[in-house]
Amino acid sequence: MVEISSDVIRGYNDTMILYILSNEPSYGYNISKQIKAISEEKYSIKETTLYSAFTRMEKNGYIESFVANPDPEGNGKKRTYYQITENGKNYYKAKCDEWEVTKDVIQKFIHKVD
Amino acid sequence: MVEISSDVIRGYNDTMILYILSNEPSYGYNISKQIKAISEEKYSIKETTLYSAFTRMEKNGYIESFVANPDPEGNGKKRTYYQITENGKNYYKAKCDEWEVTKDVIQKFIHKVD
DNA sequence: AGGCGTACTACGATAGTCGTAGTACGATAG
DNA sequence: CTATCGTACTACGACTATCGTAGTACGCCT
Repeated sequence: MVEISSDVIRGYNDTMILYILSNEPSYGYNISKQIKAISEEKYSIKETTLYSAFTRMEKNGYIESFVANPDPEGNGKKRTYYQITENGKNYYKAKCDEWEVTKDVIQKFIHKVD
Repeated sequence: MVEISSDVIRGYNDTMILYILSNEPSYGYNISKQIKAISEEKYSIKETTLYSAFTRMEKNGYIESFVANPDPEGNGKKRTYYQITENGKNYYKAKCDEWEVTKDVIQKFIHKVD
């Protein structure tokens, strides 16, 4: 079982979050679980990393937040939801393009052995 | 032309350096030029990043350094050469394995659009 | 003699991640 | 009815890789 170190994924945490928010607005705990699920348990983002990413990305205009109840009747504890902005969508697309290039570059330095 | 941001490559600078040192001992300036060439001009490591990577990796036992003249007759300015250690080779191999996993994980968060 | 390329070193700033800790609400089990 | 577990965060300081800027110094070519 190969562990993924965060220094590697660093630079793509934001992209992962934006990928999830591209489908629908969501909140911290749920995004964290989705990342784990989508990565097939191979990566889990740290809580502090996640929430500080929210702050940063909202400041950069990539996401917007609103506080709401989990269900329309107003039951349950309120959560902070985040949704992607137009800026965020563009940023996400740019990151995807960048990824294709980066992937190929790194690959050239990977030696396939036995 | 997509620019590669260093936060993305971060975590693979060491791997790139070790890849080059797997072939033969080398020194800063040359490694820097090789990285540029191998990446087909798409990535160039900053000098400060490179030299601080040397210090770190030597401390970690991944590389060893020796000072020598560029040619056997003792002409030219002396350079600090680095060579990969056994530890370094193992670390490099582990990084290559990690890469295969990481690549697949990130790929799941990349949406192919128009 | 001057400039370009080579080969570094120094140093402080920045920013993303991490560890640890603590709060607080709601649901469920005993 | 109380304790625990899961949910949903916030605070804060530490760490570290990268970066920007700057400066040194040698050798070679013109």
